[in-house]
Amino acid sequence: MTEGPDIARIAALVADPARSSMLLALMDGRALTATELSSLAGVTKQTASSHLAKLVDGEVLQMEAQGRHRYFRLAGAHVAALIEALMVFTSDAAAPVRTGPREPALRKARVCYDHLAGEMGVALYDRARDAGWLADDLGVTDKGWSKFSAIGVTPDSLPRSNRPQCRACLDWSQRRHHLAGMIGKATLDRLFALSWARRLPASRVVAFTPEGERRFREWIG
Amino acid sequence: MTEGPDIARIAALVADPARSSMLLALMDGRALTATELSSLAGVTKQTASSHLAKLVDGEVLQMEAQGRHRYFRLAGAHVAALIEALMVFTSDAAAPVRTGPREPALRKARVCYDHLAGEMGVALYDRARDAGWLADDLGVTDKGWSKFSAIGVTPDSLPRSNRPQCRACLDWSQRRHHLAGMIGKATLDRLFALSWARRLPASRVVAFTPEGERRFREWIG
DNA sequence: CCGATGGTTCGGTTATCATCGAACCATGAC
DNA sequence: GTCATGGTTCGATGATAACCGAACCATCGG
Repeated sequence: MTEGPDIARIAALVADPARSSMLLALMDGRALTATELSSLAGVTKQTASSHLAKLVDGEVLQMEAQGRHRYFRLAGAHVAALIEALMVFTSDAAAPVRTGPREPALRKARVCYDHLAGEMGVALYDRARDAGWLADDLGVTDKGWSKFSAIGVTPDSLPRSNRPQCRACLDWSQRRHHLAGMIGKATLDRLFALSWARRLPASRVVAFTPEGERRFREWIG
Repeated sequence: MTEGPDIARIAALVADPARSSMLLALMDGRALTATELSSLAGVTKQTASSHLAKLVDGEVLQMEAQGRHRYFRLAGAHVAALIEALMVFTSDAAAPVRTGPREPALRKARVCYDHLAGEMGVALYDRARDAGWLADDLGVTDKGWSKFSAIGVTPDSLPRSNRPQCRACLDWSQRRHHLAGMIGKATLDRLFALSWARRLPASRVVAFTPEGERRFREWIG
């Protein structure tokens, strides 16, 4: 009866329906206030407060106080990865029966925490590996930097952080990997800045403009 | 209050200490009997039976009856991925404080579900991507097949299944990817068959012989 | 047929925890 | 100062579920 890592503790934090709703709502990387989260989860402020305290205590969420508001966001990309790992199950159960695109727009391009997921995200990741933008250890190569610079993602523009420069994140709808880490975030930021795409309100959908999609595909080659 | 995917249901299955112990015990990919699991989890047979029924019902475990024994194994590689995603948390909490190699042998080479993980597993994956054994979509190339054939992993030797031929699995200790999927399993099987390595009893450690490690490194180039 | 062993089913007990009402604290607007 | 709003604390309630004892079913070995 070897006492392994305390998997159960973290799992229990996600196991409550109210808490899991909150986590899903935060998957787009925004920071929401306690009351917003309470109404999203369908519970009162008191209950939400209790839940949020547990999530922060368990280091699943980060809290930032601004004035009389408290903003909550996911504690990091590893939390987003965990949630997506859980979502794989629900898509599994449904896939053999109805592979139908329940949310076509969501499958095509969506925000995963702070980077691009869905078909477009997977295409970017595949291309980056294929064309040698990334090394084996997922470090960005010289060739990669020249490519990323073309849309305004330069080494200098990345904030100093101990967060991995580049990570691969398993995609829920595609069952493949997409580009995560700081490079993933910076790239998505640039897509918005360049107006190639915009985020639909109250949704994780990333909507490309026709022109934007054309130039994106042209960019990745 | 959008009803998202039922994350909480799966998380709840992992959230119980007894059940999480069982899942951790099954991470090496073996199939264990109900009583073995009950003693590992520190509960009686009755409670274990109840837990196992829930896990099978939730499609987290698969059950196979052999005579009067019931063998349980993880339902797939996505379950292993989920568990590793949870382990990232516990290692996270500890890493900044003591990066020390708590279990050096475990970090070097271990079994993850049914394939090779740890430094050696990551080295294999990196080399496979680097040297073009795998295509962008992680399909095995002609070049790859000739390499894998050299240690006895041929297309014919792989069982027909809808399981992905090759997958990348995020490594808990290395925070990098290692080779998973059917190719990953077949490769590990061959390492044992060739006596390049053996599995330490009652542990997930994969112990290479000196000769075995030499030939493994020579093989991957 | 008879024990022995592996697993399950059933009932009852216990403990944990999500939930909300109500009261309370803190910030900001006026 | 007063009032409104965002959040937390406290206590009580209720539901869920883990747990075990005991009885039961199924398979294997003789």
